[in-house]
Amino acid sequence: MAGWEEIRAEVLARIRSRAWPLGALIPGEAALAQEFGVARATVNRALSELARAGVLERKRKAGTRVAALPVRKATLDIPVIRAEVEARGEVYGLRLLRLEIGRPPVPVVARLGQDLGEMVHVQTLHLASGRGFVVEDRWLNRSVVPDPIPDFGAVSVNEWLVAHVSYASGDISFSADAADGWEAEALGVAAGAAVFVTERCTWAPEHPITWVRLVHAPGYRLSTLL
Amino acid sequence: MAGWEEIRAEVLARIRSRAWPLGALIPGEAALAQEFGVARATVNRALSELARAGVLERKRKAGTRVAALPVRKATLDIPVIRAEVEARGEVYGLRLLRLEIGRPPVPVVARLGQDLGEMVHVQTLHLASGRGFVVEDRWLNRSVVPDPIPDFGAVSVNEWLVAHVSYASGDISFSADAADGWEAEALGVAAGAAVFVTERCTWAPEHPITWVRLVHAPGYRLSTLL
DNA sequence: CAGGTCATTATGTATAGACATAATACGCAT
DNA sequence: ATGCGTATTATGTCTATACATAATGACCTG
Repeated sequence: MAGWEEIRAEVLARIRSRAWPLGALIPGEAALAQEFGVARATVNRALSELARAGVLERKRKAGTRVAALPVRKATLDIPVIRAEVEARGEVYGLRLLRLEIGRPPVPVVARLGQDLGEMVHVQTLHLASGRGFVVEDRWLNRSVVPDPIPDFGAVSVNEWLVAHVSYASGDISFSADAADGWEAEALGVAAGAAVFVTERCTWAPEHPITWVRLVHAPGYRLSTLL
Repeated sequence: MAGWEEIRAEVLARIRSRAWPLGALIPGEAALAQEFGVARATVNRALSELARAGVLERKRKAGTRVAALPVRKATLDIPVIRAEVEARGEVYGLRLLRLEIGRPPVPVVARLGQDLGEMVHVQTLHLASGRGFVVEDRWLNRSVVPDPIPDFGAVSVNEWLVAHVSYASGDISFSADAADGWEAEALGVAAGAAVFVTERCTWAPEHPITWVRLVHAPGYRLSTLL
């Protein structure tokens, strides 16, 4: 018994076998280190990983206990759309549907957290082998877009942002919605069809950068291993 | 400059400011350790975290480079439904709609990866303050269910499984779908309404345990910070 | 030139020891 | 008994050192 992965496996086995029941306090790092014949740092690494995965709960002084209600944590990969299309062996295409300057609707302002006045509004359609794959509806902070607006029909806004704008943080959410008129038309599906929607909001340290709503074609699945 | 979180912040700042451009090779751990005046292990910790987040790509001998196409990794919490309802300050309720033994339909067998013959089929409705919150459609391996079948109207199958069955792995996927007849009825929405669907499959080391489809009431959002 | 072998190198992991930090629990004083 | 300060304790992190491992590239051989 040596590596932290082996320690992790052993600890997990004890939890699964109920040797250490749900909610129970497990031995301290020092005790486990001695039992397994490794350094405390190795045990720490193993237990920390399990805590990150939601299997254990750790608190200083209080000790380590098996999570009572195991909130599983799953990590999702959020790829660039072009990479996603190409990974399916299809040809990526991009079409710019609309580019204008105007005031975003109230819900968008609310999500951004502040009213920036006029913003750049871009609607694009991402294609997989010619078929509609994702409809993108985006509002951009004017101050991050240079004056001759880049050709968003050639490079997607997202890829342009990744390459030219530094940013700090954001949030993302997934939901199901009925495709509204222009979205349905762009994707070539019936209006009202159930579509998978990704909404993302990103901020630079001080000001918002962009809000985007991605409407995926029916049949889209987001999946991962647990 | 001392802690690994400070190192991580500094590295991130250099990436965001393009001091280290996308795809570029960054200095080795030893060099950074010297520059920051910390031990190599501390730099390693910081860079490993960034690699886990998808910002860096690391390979032995090849060195560490800034991810060219930043595949963002988002971690989602998959809570137990009861905890989710209670976290909203609502009262959790559970209703058993159906419990029978039979053969699962072909798509379910396909997802499980093997035909187990007859399985236990359970359909339940999770309520938030009396209103339909999630409809659950589940197939269980008979060998994990004891002979007097537990009262799945009192404890949800998921919570029963967590407490009584050890398991090893699984996968999860999210999609949008139109609510079909009984699902819509149970949730009290129109048939065909767009609903958010979670599908989960779990295996013990050797045999499948369960497949479940959770249909969430309209308006459900899954969200996380990036 | 093709192919395989081996040295080099950057990251990955382990170790012992030390100190930091947070949270509990104990004990004292009111 | 109640409240507050403090000692204790388990986890969190850092250091310095060592060895493991994977991948590269150079070298050597047929």
